[in-house]
Amino acid sequence: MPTNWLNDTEQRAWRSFVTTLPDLNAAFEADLAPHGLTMGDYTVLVFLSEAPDDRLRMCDLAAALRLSPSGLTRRLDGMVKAGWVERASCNSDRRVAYAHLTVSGRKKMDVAAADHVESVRRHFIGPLGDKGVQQLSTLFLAIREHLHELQPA
Amino acid sequence: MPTNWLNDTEQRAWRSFVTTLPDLNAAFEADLAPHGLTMGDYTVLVFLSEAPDDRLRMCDLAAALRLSPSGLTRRLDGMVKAGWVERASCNSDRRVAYAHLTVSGRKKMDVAAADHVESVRRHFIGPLGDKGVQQLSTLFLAIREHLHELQPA
DNA sequence: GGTCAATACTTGAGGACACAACGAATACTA
DNA sequence: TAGTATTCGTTGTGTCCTCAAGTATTGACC
Repeated sequence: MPTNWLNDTEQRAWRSFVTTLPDLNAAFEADLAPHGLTMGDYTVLVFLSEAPDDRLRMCDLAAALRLSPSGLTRRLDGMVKAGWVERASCNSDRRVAYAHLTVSGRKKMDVAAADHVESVRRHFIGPLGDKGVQQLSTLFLAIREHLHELQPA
Repeated sequence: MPTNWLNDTEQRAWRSFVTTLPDLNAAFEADLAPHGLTMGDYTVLVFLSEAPDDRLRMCDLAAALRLSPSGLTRRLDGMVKAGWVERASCNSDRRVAYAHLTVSGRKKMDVAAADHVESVRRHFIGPLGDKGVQQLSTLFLAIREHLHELQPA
């Protein structure tokens, strides 16, 4: 047993964290599934809808999604086939391809977003309470800041 | 825009949560990779090492890991090949197969655990601080309790 | 301007997972 | 105790992801 093992309090925090995450994630997936969307697809729609002109370069989108370039290529294949996204070429740099949100994709997201927000409120915001929401925000910003110090990518 | 959309504080909490998780997870995977282990493999070792007689029924282990039966079968295939786990049959019920931690697997885990605990301390416990650890523990227990109310599985 | 490196995306190959279907063993019930 | 339902684990199939390699375009340097 190393000298710097987690103490009881730390152990409890860590375990509650790692054991809750998979179930929480499953709950969000389940609530989105009736729309024919995964969290991955939904996140693509969100990023595109918030981007200028409803479009992003593939490489920027891949980075935002923490997805490899090839992974994004294939995820977009499916979303293009579904009609939610279209590929567009760039005039100033013919290497880049834009992922562009279609009208159909926008509608899909709007409908799904209503349910998703309700889902987030039910599984996440609600149990935390107002004070908890504030605390959790602070805590995760601290974790993220630490991560980005090491890896300024 | 639905009437019950997230307000700024809620939005900030939710975003800090979902954007931090993938990077945090990647950090743990990266710290474990030099040992030739994924978080998935490591978690198997932890569960087995804490179980009576260093073994668990496949179905119980699969449930604990939130893994499908077939998913566990194939993950164990790799770990058996690596020599960390062995399959054992059950005398009282010949349907069940036990996953049993080998001596080699125990050693593997002990070595990796030292690094992993350090990793958890660095990326998670450290940035949270003592008060944050306490808070986060409470918050995630609340989330988990809510999830288990709906789905008492 | 020509060469060489860097960037953007796609394709091929392989790994990890889920679902469905299966065979084997056990439990329930009449 | 015979018949049926349930449980346990594995295997077949398909999906989604990664890494490595390939093509195309651009930028950097001489």
